[in-house]
Amino acid sequence: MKQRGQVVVDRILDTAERLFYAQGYSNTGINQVIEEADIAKASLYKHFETKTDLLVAYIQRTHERWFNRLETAVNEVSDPKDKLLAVFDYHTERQEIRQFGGCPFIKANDEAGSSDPRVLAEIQRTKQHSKDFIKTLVANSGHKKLLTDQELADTIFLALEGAITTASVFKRPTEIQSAKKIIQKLI
Amino acid sequence: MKQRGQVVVDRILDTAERLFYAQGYSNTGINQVIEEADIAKASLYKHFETKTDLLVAYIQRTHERWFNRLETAVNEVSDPKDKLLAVFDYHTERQEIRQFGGCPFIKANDEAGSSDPRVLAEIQRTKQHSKDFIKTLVANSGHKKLLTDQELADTIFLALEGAITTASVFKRPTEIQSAKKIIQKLI
DNA sequence: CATTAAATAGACAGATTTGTCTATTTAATG
DNA sequence: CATTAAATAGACAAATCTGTCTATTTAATG
Repeated sequence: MKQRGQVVVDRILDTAERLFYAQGYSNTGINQVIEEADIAKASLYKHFETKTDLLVAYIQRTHERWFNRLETAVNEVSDPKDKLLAVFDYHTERQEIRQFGGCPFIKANDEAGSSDPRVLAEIQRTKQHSKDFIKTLVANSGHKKLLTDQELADTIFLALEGAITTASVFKRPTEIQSAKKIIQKLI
Repeated sequence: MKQRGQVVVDRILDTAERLFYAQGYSNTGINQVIEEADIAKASLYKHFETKTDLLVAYIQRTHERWFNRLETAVNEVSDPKDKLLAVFDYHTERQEIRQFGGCPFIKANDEAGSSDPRVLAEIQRTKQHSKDFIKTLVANSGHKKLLTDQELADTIFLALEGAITTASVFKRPTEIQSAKKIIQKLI
């Protein structure tokens, strides 16, 4: 009965991750989650007190997995400038796989960021982590100092955020690759 | 009874605009709209066939008003490079007023962009309009051609999108002003 | 004044929402 | 084998959701 030997909590989170991202948090009911996860309702509420708790857990888990994949992708590149460019390629690939649904954390912020302080705090953590990661890559990049380290890191982070968002509006990878080419000229 | 002599449809749209932005589209019920607009339910459904139609009208109206204000703000500046910078100041002000709720069209996209093709098409129009506007400003700016016109326009658009989004996560104007300073160095 | 159109209040349908609770069965562990 | 913990199915509550409909009143116009 259990899929791939997964325990209940993993099946809940897998299903929540898929549905929250594809349909949105508000548009996904608990009943759909338990049905598609093939678990009992009481099991869900034993692991998560409220739907909001499930949302927080979803954000944490998605963030961890997202960051691990990103780190792996960047580590496969040796040149420190190319590491920066690899960030854009990684996000292009991911957005193509996820059919340009945009950033899951921005989506969560737009849907439920103002409804619960724990949700907002968790989303802020994800974005701070992303900013810090980019800043480290910039510091080690040996870029041509057309901009300061901080300015370049800000430019990359903001252009990436804007590109993912815009790609999600037009359902195309164009803007993420445009951003990559621009950063290439600036480093 | 009518507020400021407004006709019913305007009261509906005013209320929808306020509630959809502050609470989100999915979190705002028709019943709350009619109650706070102080109109009858039958009146709403005479003007808008479905809630989705109201969403589409909300996007159109918000876009028109947003663009008119932006155009006015930019026209008050004479120097062509300063016009570009004025775009960032305008958005800083607006986000402060709206308590860093982010871009209403990105919010709508994240909540309902995939649910109805008319909604997505309307959101795409708003972003295309914004891109075109920035590109015209860039073409007339006499910038120093560190980047091509297209690249600079893309940079400004993407950094602005990313900045508004990030400002909405951290509830602060910092990133919008950082973006402004970076663009200042690039033009 | 008479006619027409627009807006009103509010009941109602039918579906869906989150969350609780009971009673039963399965699985793991000493 | 006995005990304990975990998961199950599903009824249920109470609220809310969108949308429809009836019946009445208000407002505008010829």
